[in-house]
Amino acid sequence: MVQILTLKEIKACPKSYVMAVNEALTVFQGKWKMPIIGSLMFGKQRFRELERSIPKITSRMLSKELKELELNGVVKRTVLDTIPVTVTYELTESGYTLKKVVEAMIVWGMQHRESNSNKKKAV
Amino acid sequence: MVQILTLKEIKACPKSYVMAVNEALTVFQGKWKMPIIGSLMFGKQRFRELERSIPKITSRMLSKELKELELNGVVKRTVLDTIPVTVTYELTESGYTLKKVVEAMIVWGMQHRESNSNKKKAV
DNA sequence: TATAGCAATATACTAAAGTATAGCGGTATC
DNA sequence: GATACCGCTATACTTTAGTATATTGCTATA
Repeated sequence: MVQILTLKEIKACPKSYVMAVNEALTVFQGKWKMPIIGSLMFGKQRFRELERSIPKITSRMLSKELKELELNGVVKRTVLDTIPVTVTYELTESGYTLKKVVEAMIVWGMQHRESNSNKKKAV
Repeated sequence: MVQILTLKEIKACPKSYVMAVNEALTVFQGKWKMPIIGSLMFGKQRFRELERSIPKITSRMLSKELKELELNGVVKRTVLDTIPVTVTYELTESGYTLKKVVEAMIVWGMQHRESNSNKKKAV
């Protein structure tokens, strides 16, 4: 099946960009990832502290999401050799730099809300 | 139930920021939103064009997601009075400014991949 | 000895998201 | 008259995500 490239296909963006965006989306995906990342932006926390700081999250979800975030390289888990064991979670460097993305979201979100309310007034 | 505020709770970020981030997340949420937005970044397109430019999407999903994007104010749908009718989809101004967020994602994603591969080398 | 905190895990379930497939009403083409 | 394109919608189904609830092994405190 021979296919002639259309202008649109030629304009297609590089694969590396697509992969990069997907990587970022993966990190935010799901109901609880952003609240967890947001909470960790304020600093290292223990499991129970996180659980208390994120309203309505269950320990199952917290544990599951933290594992995924660790796998994705944005959260670091540390087991301290105390009695009983203490476990802390903190953002990796990569995790902290997500702040730039979040900031872009905040800027966009606020502009967006504003332009939407203006439109409603105009109608 | 009286509760004493912890340092962490005092540090909590403003509600408007949280809402703004959620607004942005809503727009990207789901498997197909980003591919659709990305495709529309190259310009106005018709339903069938979009369908062809996004591999594996079904018309049901495309239609569903376009409706949501329209509701969220990032896509504008125009019905042209031709025979048969032509329907075009394009990004609103708000939709175009999502580019900034996507760019931040690209920057983060590429850095992240790099730092991860470096870690692997170091180990 | 009973109770509570810590850091989870196990099991069972519901809800939401996504897929597969068929079809509609219109027009244009073979 | 059959087929194909356009812009969808309908129905049924599977997969994934999230919830609810109970339990574990350990220690410290009442």
